[in-house]
Amino acid sequence: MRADAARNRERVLATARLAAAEGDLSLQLNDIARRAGVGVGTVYRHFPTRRALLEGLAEETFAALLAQVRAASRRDDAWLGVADLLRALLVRQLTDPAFAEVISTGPDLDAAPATTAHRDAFDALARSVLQRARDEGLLRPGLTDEDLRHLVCGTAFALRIGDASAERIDRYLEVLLSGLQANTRG
Amino acid sequence: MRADAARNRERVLATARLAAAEGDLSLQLNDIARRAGVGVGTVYRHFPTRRALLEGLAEETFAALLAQVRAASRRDDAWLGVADLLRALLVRQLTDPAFAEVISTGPDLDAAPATTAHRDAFDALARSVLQRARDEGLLRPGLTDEDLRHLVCGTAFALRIGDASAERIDRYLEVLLSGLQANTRG
DNA sequence: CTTGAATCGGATAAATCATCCGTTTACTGC
DNA sequence: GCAGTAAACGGATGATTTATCCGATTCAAG
Repeated sequence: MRADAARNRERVLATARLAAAEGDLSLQLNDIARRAGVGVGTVYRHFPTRRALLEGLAEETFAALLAQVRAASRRDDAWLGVADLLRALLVRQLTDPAFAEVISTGPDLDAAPATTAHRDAFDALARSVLQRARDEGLLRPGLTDEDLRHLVCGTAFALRIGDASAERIDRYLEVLLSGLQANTRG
Repeated sequence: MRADAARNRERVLATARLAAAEGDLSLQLNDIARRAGVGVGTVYRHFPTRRALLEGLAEETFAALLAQVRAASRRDDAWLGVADLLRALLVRQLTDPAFAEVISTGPDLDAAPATTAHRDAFDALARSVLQRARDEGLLRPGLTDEDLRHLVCGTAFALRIGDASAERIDRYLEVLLSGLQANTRG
């Protein structure tokens, strides 16, 4: 990749990240181009769609999440591993709305290779974490790893409705975790 | 309200409902106008924004939900009342995406009076249903009625990610209900 | 330094949004 | 009925947003 191309790509990403941080998730490509001081064509070349730009923004977060989940998968206590996984996936979404939007939709056919790779890596890790909990009879039967991901995305959505506070995050996480647990009562 | 105005309002709503049923939730007002055979101005007069149109679409569903929740509030078993309330709120969202969008956002300042009224009525009913469960010690402490609404919206969101099937709805509802229940284990 | 392939920029065509106002229509009082 | 009036209509149109295309420019390899 040519040096100027790489530089511009970064510039665009930085500008988009700034816009997102300011609460503007519309990510209008013409607008981003103007703000980044590059031509519209340049933005469209690197990121043909709003979605592509979102994936670019989410990449870092995705990588950081993977590291956390790897750690969670190495915990002694299987259930705490699940709890860590869920919390990490939840908090990352609350911290990075672009990531939330990317992870909350089915795998995209023409997603960036990096996104697909991250997704696959995450799925594999999640599967193993859950399988361990399942083997130990801690997880409510019938739940797939997809269910888990969807439910966490739903919880993130629920939290985004009101105002985010650490207490609310904890509360909703407890509800979710408790609901996922195998019910050992009658 | 003049007769022609009422007629046109209905025409627009019917057309929008049709579009929504076809899966097009973008509700472009110019487009709706063309399809409904009325002028753009007419649409904008009745529904100044996409949001206003959404609220118009959601009205019927909202009313139907209220009836269901009223029934739920009269159940003998307090916990089953909660279960009915949650299921009704969830299924209505899955059935009517416009309603889902309306209920999933904070009360709008310039919402249609009908929407505000429905919202208030729902909130009051939900509060009473929950209070009863709370009084009987069935509900996890610390949960507000807002939390409940948000969590159900989140569950609807989770279900919309994948493909809807009755089994999945039941599964996610069970997870949620179980998580909301007071935890009587250690 | 030359060459040519990759990249750039931004003019502009296409699509979408929302207003405004001259014309038409429904209701009211007679 | 009919006239008068206020309300509603329609759609032309200006403003905004989206996305493409291609002549000009820049990079890097030899």
